[in-house]
Amino acid sequence: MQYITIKEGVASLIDRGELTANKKLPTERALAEQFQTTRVTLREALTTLEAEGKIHREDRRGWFVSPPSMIYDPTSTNNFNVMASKCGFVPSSKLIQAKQVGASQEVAELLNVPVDTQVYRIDRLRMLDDRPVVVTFNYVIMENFPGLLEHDIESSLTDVYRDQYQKPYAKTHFQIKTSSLLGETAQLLRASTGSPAMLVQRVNYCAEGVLLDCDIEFWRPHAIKIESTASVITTTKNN
Amino acid sequence: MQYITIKEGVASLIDRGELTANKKLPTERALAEQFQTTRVTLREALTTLEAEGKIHREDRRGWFVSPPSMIYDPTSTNNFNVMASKCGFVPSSKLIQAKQVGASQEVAELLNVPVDTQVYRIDRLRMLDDRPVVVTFNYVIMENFPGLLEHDIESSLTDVYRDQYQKPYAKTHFQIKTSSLLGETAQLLRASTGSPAMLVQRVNYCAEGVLLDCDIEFWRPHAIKIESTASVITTTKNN
DNA sequence: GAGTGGTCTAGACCACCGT
DNA sequence: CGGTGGTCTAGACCACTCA
Repeated sequence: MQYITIKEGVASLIDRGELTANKKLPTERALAEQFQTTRVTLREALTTLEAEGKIHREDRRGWFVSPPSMIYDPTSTNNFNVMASKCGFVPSSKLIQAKQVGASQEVAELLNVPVDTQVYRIDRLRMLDDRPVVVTFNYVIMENFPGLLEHDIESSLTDVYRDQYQKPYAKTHFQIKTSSLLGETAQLLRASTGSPAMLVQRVNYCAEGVLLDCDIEFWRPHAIKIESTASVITTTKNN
Repeated sequence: MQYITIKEGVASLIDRGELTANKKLPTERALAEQFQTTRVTLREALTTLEAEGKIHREDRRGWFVSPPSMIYDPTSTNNFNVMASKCGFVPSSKLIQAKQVGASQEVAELLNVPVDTQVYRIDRLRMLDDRPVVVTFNYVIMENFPGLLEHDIESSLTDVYRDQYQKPYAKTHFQIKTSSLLGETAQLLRASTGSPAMLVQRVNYCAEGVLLDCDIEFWRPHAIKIESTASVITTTKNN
């Protein structure tokens, strides 16, 4: 298992400080020569390091040492900007598109509406210190937010919900699993097709329990650490 | 991007029902021939499908169609057995080892104690329908549970905490990120070295806020879907 | 013992990035 | 435009699984 040795070799380059956060690793051909192996085996080693979040790829640009990840609390109403700032990053957002669409099967299930129900769809790319880290797809129940697309929705939807419509989030249901990045989502994140991803799906409700929207988020795994505290509901023994 | 086509080809075999849950895929050589490619490219395709949770590898045994995943609520005190049963699986556990050790750097930070503080360490392998899905490492503050190792700790620590010591969980702090499986952990899960994993770390407290234990869990990604509902704490605008 | 997956070699071509 | 990463080929050997 030569690739494990190589993996540890590269990891020690990082731990020893010869490679620092956001720095590009040497070219694959140079690393392959340095570790006396071929590119295929080298990439096996780098892919494993990537799975551990220590390094990541930028499509056609090479491998980079991953900086500390942002702490993401799915149970908080804090939006991306607030969570990023708390972790010492400079957040930014880019609106990819915003339009009215019919709900797909997946979205219809999340929003608990029939397929093809008209909803607002808002696609955004978000960055930390100008590094793209997540693509979000929001789907919004139209009747709760008439004329939503006329507001400034690039930065924070939660702010608009609260300030323009007096409908802040009060409850959220979230799902987290692993996935992969494909197509335009991968491109926006400067990731190679098929790169691993963290998939976060949320359904958000306001104080009265009314369903407001859902969002589907594709995160670069190295950029996120999910963290939260919960007071647990003790269930009876016979549950 | 031939491997994307192959990936979709294999995915459609599954969606069309030609391959069903827990069934072994044809051998790599057979699939490579079927899709007119080499094993290297085929494995690229299968690895991407694995990242999406549709299939998984068992070390030296081949690729298998992944069954539905278990829904895991990190904010719940429900233990593994309860969560598994709710999802229709038959849970089982195997005690790997239980002993007294000095806290490592990582564990010391989680438990907020000095390095080398004596703690109980309990390693277990847990299965759904006899498929190994997670390896858990529990580290327990000794003074809260004197003589803990004399109880039946194979199945459920939370039950022992509650029934034998009257100290149920009341609060939990959790972290989730991606990682990879190595060494004995990989072997226990019948996974290949370097396979992707979901890493869940928890710190658990009792009602009085006393820190009880922490656990570090390495999950097979295909076997778990994290899901929870939270009433969110609305923060002020100037936070 | 046959066949499988795990690992590795030694190349190749191309599109694209950065200069 | 040179060099890089993305992708692919056509093999090989070995340890291990399974029949």
